[in-house]
Amino acid sequence: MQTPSDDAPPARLTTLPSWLLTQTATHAHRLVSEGFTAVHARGYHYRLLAALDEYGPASQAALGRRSGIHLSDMVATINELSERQLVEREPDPTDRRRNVITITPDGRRQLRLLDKQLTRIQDNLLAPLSPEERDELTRLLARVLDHHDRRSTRSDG
Amino acid sequence: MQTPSDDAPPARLTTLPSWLLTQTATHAHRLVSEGFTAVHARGYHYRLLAALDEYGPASQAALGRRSGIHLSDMVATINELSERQLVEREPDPTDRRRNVITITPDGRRQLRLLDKQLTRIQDNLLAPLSPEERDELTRLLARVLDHHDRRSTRSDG
DNA sequence: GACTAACGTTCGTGCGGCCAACGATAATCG
DNA sequence: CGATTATCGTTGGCCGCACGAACGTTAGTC
Repeated sequence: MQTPSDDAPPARLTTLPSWLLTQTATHAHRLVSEGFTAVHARGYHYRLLAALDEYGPASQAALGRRSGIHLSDMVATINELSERQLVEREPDPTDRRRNVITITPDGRRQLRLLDKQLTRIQDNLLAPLSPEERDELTRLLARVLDHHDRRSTRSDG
Repeated sequence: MQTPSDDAPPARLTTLPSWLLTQTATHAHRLVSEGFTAVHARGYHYRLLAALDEYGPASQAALGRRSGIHLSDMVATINELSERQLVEREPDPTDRRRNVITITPDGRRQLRLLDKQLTRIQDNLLAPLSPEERDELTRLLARVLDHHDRRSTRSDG
């Protein structure tokens, strides 16, 4: 009784950029999630480890700003990572409000592992696109993202 | 005290398609959410109304397939919409397992309203891109999405 | 009539993003 | 100095979206 296109989304949606964006992001998120949970990780873990690896030890607040993780979510994230000795949390001797978070050797290994997973996943995600098209998509997305990041972040004051 | 790039995400992320995708999607989602909550709607409502408008009355299961809304989430969605007389839920006389969901005139008006909001939002979302670039982005996203939709949906059997 | 499948419903899970509040500590200004 | 303001970490909660498990009801099928 149902037509072959019983599962086709309304036409209104299929050309709506915001919808295309959130839908493809959902697929991307699913792929990443699957790849990450296979090694007992999730997005926040990767972001945090990446920020630590790139910028070195930092306070939770600074890490939150850099990785885009809300301060209130940093706590659990660091708990999870420190339980597995992927990061270390120590009080900052120079500022007793702060903790200093440091990535451990195990943390770096995990980060490399996640990097590998991600590389595979990108290829999977962008399978239908040529290398040039992948670059183009990346470039366009980066510009859109940059634009909106500036607006929200440049609360310069 | 903090460098100007204190809030810059790790380099590893800034060229990662899956990350660019989910981040821009987050911005898109935020913009859409704001526009929708202003008229007491959310994404599911739009999707459902759009599916109804395009395909006509249908069962909840069929609507779920078309709009990509999980069957278990359809219940609440239809509850919310029917409370405001935007859709009607009636038992299907020809199949007592089913309900027939119908969009009401008020529902169509709401849908038009949401369409307008969305048009504005797309422009906002893609502000940094030229018309050609917007088309290109749309095209690329549609291809990626189509690819992954096929994989997950064509479990036909 | 037994079995299978579809439908609608309820409940619960997970991730990601976010807000409110609070105590502790630092920095600043009178 | 003391009072005020700001930052930091923490807890607890909420929302949106996607998804799974389970259950009773009803339709088709053998």
